[in-house]
Amino acid sequence: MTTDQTPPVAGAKPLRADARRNRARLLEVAEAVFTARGTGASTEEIARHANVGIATVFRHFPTKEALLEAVLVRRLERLAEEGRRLAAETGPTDALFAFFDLVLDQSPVKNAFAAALADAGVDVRAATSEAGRALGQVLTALLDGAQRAGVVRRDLEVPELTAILVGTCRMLEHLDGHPESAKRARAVVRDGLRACTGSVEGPSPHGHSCP
Amino acid sequence: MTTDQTPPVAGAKPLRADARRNRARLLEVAEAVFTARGTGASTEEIARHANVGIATVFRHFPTKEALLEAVLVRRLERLAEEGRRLAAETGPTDALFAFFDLVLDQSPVKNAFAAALADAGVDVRAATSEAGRALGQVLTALLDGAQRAGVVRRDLEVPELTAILVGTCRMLEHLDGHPESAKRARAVVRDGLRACTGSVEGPSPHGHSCP
Amino acid sequence: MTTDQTPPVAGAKPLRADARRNRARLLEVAEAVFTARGTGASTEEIARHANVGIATVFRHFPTKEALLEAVLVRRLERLAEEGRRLAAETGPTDALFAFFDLVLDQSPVKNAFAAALADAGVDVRAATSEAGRALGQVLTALLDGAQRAGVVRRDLEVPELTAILVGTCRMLEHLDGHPESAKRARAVVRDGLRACTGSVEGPSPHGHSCP
Amino acid sequence: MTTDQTPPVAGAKPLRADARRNRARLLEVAEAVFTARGTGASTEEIARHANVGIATVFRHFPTKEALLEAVLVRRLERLAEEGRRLAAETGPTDALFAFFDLVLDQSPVKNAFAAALADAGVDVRAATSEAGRALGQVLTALLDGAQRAGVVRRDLEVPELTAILVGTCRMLEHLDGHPESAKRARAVVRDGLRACTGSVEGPSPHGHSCP
DNA sequence: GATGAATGAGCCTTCATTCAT
DNA sequence: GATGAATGAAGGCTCATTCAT
Repeated sequence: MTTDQTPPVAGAKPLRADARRNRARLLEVAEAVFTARGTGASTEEIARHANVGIATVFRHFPTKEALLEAVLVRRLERLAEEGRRLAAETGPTDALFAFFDLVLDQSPVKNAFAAALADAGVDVRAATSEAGRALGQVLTALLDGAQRAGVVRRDLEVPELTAILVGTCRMLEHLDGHPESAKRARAVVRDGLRACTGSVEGPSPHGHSCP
Repeated sequence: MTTDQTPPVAGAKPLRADARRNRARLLEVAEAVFTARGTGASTEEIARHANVGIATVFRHFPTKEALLEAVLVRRLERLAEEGRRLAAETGPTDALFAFFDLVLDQSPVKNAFAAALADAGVDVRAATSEAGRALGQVLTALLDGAQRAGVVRRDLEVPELTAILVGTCRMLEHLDGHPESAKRARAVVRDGLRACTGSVEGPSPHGHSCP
Repeated sequence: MTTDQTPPVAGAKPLRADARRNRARLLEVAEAVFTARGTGASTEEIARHANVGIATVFRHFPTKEALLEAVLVRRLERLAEEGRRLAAETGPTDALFAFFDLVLDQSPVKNAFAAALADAGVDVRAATSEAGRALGQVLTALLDGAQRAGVVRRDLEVPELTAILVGTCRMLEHLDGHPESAKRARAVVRDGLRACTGSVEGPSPHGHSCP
Repeated sequence: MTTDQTPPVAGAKPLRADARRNRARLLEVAEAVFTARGTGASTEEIARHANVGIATVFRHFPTKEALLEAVLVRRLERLAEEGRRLAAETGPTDALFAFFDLVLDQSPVKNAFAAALADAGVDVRAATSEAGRALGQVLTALLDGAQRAGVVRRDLEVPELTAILVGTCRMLEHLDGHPESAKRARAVVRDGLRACTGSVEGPSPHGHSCP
């Protein structure tokens, strides 16, 4: 699985060695800075942390938004990759939950991931949605496996699975520093995902919908 | 439901009629603008939408942050009030779920509520935390009733309840325009909240934790 | 000697009792505030300290500049008055020096007086220069007396006397908190003023010019 | 007289040619504008006079206060340098008085110098006080030489010397356009500085204190 | 006549982006 | 291809002054 960041556009000149290094370092640093300081962090700060002139940032990413997008894409790609790995290394019974835990435990990225996806939703660039599509395929596989194994309710589909993941990130972000509460909150989501039929019908909340 | 905008500070002189009108309008507009455009929206934009000079905004709220806080407090107060009403008008079996639905259905506020609580967590002003405390009491009552009625798992406490609400807002925000997925996602959370014992122990996701 | 602040313009309506009180209080407060905080102090701050609405300030003084000018005029008038008193109560040998000391010792006003005169120089309003003229007459009398008494060099005239006073204020302001240095600096000026002939000729600083 | 604008900080990279030009021009213009319009002059005005965008000002001086300080430091440094030159080129009998005349004759700087020292007193930044210290050493040398030569009263020390210089600037500023008065006023100060013993004792202004 | 809310011009500062070196 | 200086459009906030109560 190559971590090649060169955009796979045909005809794109291969970058010079230092240029490729700079681009990689920039993405690394940008992710760290945006995660730590929020999307509002200045491009200059990123350039400084990367030991690079400001103009170099703009040579690689013509716009701040483009940089944000590239960071997001990289995240999605990484997640997809880890998802694939889990699907391969773990049985279908556990893989989906393992993936959830993996995402939710990425403490520094928690917030960032949520924010990233949210922004992605707003700003659907082609590239982004391509990376999103790849992640979607992975999630499809994981979900399908779990449902076949009977550990996840059958009425679930991928869109809401993503949303649940995002929402749970937010939820845990909100419980930072309260591990007991976080543990219980995660249990709520986990149990909600488990195999049971429907309950989707009607707002009537009486009685348990998992038979 | 009083729409009384007078701040409940004891020694504060009652505002002049026009001033009170402006203050109210500003809060209204600010909530709308911040909700639509995010926290980064400019104070000038708010002033313009409120048909008011920029200085008027700063007369009422000495700082942009203060304005944000006031908007947030108003939201929390409104929610607390609606929670109280539900607790009074609805049986304990339904009240908590009704409150959830009520919050989650407030389409324009969805995003805003989440952001608000998040910001509140960061910026715990006295006023904010007071309003938050009031809401907390309401949630305590609702949760307690639901647990006594046996419709919500007994191991839940208020902190995670709030977080779950916030996270679910985010989740639905992410599913805007996909009503079917949203319905299913809500079902997941609802079922996760239902009465069952524990499941908090260990990461073992095999088998259902609701006996 | 009345401290009547009513402008002596013929045909001016006599102010209502409270209005006169407000005007007086405003001048008092304005002098204090401008002295303490500098000319940049806001009119609102002055209004607040005077327990008066902001509009009241502008009713009495149509402009911030007008208020500054009024404060300055009051200062000049007060100084002229004290100068007259000294001329009457003290012998010509001491009166001028006593006046100097009196001015220089007005600790809180030191700075203010200098600044005031400077601003006055820039902004020569009719009123200001009238008050300045009155003070000039007093100085003329004091200087004349001292020269006749032979305690001040004969080549001095009023313009430079004023300037020396202003400059000495500044000088002492700069030595605030260093009483020993201030004492010596005042001695320098005092000795420079004493009776001696000329020294005005040429820049040749060799030898003492006081024979 | 080096007009080297490079800050003498060790590890600071040498500025690019155009940057150095702009920095120098900015200092020049800022001194002129602040002198003419007072410290309240807007940074935009300075930028405009320097044919530079506003952001360029803030690139070179991160704060308006920093710009003011830089202007002040430059002044102090220039004065110290000229003082040193005078001490070297002129005999001790004349050097101090020559320095006084030099400062007092710098027409455009007159006011500025006073204001600068005053502000320096208020805002003792490290850099400022360093430049002030350098100037202090020069004054010490000049004063010492003059006292040894017997042309200045022995009881004078540097602090009051500075203050006298500042005050005299103010004095002359006040006599702008009245050269005859200015000449006489300068004579007063000069004679006050001349060799004589004490007179510091007591407020008794009778009789000449120079024996 | 007093009050204080409203106003808009202006100030300092930041930031994404372009240009000369 | 990299660098960092320059740019100007905002943004938050203040203040003298006007207007409605």
